[in-house]
Amino acid sequence: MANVSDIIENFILSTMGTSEDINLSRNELAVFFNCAPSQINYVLNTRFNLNRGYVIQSQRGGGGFIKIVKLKKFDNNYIYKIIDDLLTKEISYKDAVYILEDLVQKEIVKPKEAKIISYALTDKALCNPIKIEGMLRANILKNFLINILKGEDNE
Amino acid sequence: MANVSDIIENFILSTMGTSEDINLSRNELAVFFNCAPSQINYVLNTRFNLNRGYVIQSQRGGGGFIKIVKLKKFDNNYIYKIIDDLLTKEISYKDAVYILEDLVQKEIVKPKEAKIISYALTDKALCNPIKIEGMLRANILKNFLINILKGEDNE
DNA sequence: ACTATTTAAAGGTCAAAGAAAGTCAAACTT
DNA sequence: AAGTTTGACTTTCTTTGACCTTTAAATAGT
Repeated sequence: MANVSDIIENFILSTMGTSEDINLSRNELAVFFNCAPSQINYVLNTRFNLNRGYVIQSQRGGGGFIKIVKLKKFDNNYIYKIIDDLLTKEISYKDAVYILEDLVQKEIVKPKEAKIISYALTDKALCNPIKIEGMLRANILKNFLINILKGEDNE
Repeated sequence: MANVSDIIENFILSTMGTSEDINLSRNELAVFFNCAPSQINYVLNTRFNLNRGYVIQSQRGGGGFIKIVKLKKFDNNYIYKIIDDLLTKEISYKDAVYILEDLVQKEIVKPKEAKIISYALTDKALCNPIKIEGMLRANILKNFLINILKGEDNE
């Protein structure tokens, strides 16, 4: 947690608290954290993106602002949307986890379920994309067990 | 026993003490022990691997870190046995499910957890004509969501 | 007053530089 | 021969800065 992006992320999160949105000034944030203004964009793009369940609205010019909106309730098609929009191309582990976390937050998936399925998605579980399906499967299961061993799932 | 790798290993062990994990900086360790950074990886790979009951998590870039997690010991190392005996080669879906069922029966894994992880192991989830890991991952997550949609998991 | 133009104040983009950690194979020890 | 040490090269994530676009406010022209 020594990097500035994480610090800015946490600042925004704690400032938001439980509210659904927040208005920020990019320049003020940059001054406050003594960083380049574009670093604020970096934080927004990597931490407050759709995968994590956020949407950014902003306006330029005098009186400009950046608004972070936390997406909430879902309709019945929400899962289909995720499948169509985010899962027809390849996806990184982190983005996959963000999706799961978002699903948890929307109470579509339980925390433990998300954690369990995330085990199957790690780079470790999926290394060796070389032709052998059975090997992959073994790897996934192995990884699952390792995570069980870590004992972080005890309720 | 005077070699640097052993010294580094002991340093890490004593620094960890009884805690379950520890965060390290590869570069700082390398400077401290006046060795090549990659020697830290060597120590991790040979001393803090799965066989010895550890797992490594890390992140690159600014603010990067290496985290060593000590695995909890389950009774009679049953899980380790499964990993070593059954999961170092490829495995069929059916056999994987048998293992899961066995784990459920021994109350190491809950029924629902087994079901969820089994979704990641189906042929459908793992169909793999190309070698794209990310695509595979997306496929697994997609399959998981489809199964959620099927609503068979309602308790 | 009312429109048209200019200005300055936001925020956006992108690529290069920097800061970690990872990999792998050759060289070295024992 | 097996285990250790080293170093060149790679990958990933973050930070920085130069340049671009948008827009509210200020100004000018009628």
